[in-house]
Amino acid sequence: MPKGVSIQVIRRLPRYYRFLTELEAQGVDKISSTKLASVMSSTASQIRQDLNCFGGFGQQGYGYSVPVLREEIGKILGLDHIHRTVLIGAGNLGRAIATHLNFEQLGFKLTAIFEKDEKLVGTMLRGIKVMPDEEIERYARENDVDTAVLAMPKDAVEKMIDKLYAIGIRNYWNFSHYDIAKQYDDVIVENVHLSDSLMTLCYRINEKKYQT
Amino acid sequence: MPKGVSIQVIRRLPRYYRFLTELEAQGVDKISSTKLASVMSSTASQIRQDLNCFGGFGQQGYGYSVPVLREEIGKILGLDHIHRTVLIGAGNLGRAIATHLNFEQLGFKLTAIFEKDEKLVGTMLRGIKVMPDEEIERYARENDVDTAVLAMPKDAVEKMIDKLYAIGIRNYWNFSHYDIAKQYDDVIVENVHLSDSLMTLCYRINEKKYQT
DNA sequence: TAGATTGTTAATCGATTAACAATC
DNA sequence: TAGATTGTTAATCGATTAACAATC
Repeated sequence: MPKGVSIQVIRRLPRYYRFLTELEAQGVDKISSTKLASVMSSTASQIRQDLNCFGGFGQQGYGYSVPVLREEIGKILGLDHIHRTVLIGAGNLGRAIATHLNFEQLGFKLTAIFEKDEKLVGTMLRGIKVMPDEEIERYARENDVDTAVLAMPKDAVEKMIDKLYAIGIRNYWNFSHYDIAKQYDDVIVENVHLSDSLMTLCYRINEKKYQT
Repeated sequence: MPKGVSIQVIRRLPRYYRFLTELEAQGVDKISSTKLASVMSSTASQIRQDLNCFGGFGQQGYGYSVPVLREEIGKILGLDHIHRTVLIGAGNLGRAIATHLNFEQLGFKLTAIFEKDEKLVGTMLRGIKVMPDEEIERYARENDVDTAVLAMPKDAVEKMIDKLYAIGIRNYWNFSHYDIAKQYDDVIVENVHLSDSLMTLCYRINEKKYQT
C-alpha cells in the first residue's frame, strides 16, 4: 500500500476500473496506454504515471492485460474488503441510494436502514426492513458496522454523528450539507453534494452562452 | 463574465454560496477572508484569489458583506437564469432527484418527466405527471427545454442523446455511466458518478487502515 | 533482431500559498 | 490617523506532460 498518493490520482482509479470492466466485457484482453487514453479522453502519460504509483502492471512492448489491470485496480481500491454499512434516512434519496447502487461490488454491504419518520419504519427496501432510529446503537454494536450512509436532513446530522461516532463508526458517505469533518478529525468523509454539481452545471451553461 | 477561470475555482463557488447562505441565515452580515477560511476549512489566500477572478467584492480594512457576496456569487453562478429542464427516467434515482432537489434555487426548472416503463407512466412526481418517452420531442420543442437530467440505464442513453441533441438540448446532468461527451463535442455534461464516489471512499478507508 | 510500449526521469505548466502595497 | 484587511503580485509547490532509456 503506497503512501501519499494524491487525491487526484485516487479519484481517477474508479474511472479506470469502470472502463477496464467494460473493455473486459467487450472481450478486449490487452490494451496500450495510448489506446486506453484515447478511449477515456485522457493521456498515455497520465495513465502510466497513475498506475506506476502502485506498481508496474504492464509489459514493455506489449501493453497491459485488461483483466489483470482491472483486477489490480480493484485490489488497490480495496473492493474485496467488504465494509458493513448502514443507511440513515429512508426518504426519497435514501430509497434511491439503497436500490440503485450495487454496494457489494463497490466494497460495501448494506445491512440495515434506519429512519426517524414512523410512517416509513417497517417498510421494506431491497429486502431490508427499515428500523427506527433508536435501534441503531444496538444494531451497529452487534453487527460490526463501520460505515454509515447519511441521507437525512442537515439539521439532524450533528446529533446523529455524535451517536455513530460513539458506537465506533468512523466512515461516512455524506449526502447532507452538514460538515462532518469539522466535528471529528479522525473520520473519513466522502461528500456527495448534488446541488453543488447542479450549480456548477448552471455556471458552465451560462459561461458558454456569453462567450464570444 | 471573465473567461478561462479554472474548473477548480468554479467548483468551489457553490461551496462558497452554501456557506454564505448559512452565515446570512445566522445573521452574520460581514466576514473577513480569514474568518471565512476558518469556517470553510480553506485559506484566506485562496478565497481572495478565487473571488478576484470575478471582481473586488470586499472592502479593504473591513472584509466582505455576507449578503452582498452571497448575491454576487449567485449571479456569477447564473442562478437567476432559469433553464427549462426535463428528467429522463422515473425509477428510484429519478424520483429521488425530482423530489430531493430544489431545482428552482439552483438555476433550473424541472418541467417534465419522461419514462420508458409503462407502469410508471401516468404517476405523479412533485406535481408533474410522468409521460412516455415518445412525447419528449414534441414537448421539448413546444416548451423551450435546453437541459436534460439523465437518470436512466446506460444502455439506452446513446439513442436518447441522439434524440435530445436533434431537438437542440445541449446541457446534460448525467447520472449514467454513458460517456456523453465522446458523442458530441458542443455539449455541456456534468457527470454524477455515485459509484465512483463510493469506490473512492473504499480506497480511503483501506488506506487509513493499513497506514502505520 | 526490430518494433513497440512500458516505467521513470526531466521539463513544463498551472494552482496554491505567501507577501505586501493599496486603501478603507 | 492607525489598524485592519483587501486586491494583487511574486514565490512556491505539485500535478501534468514530454522525453527517452529499458526491455519485452
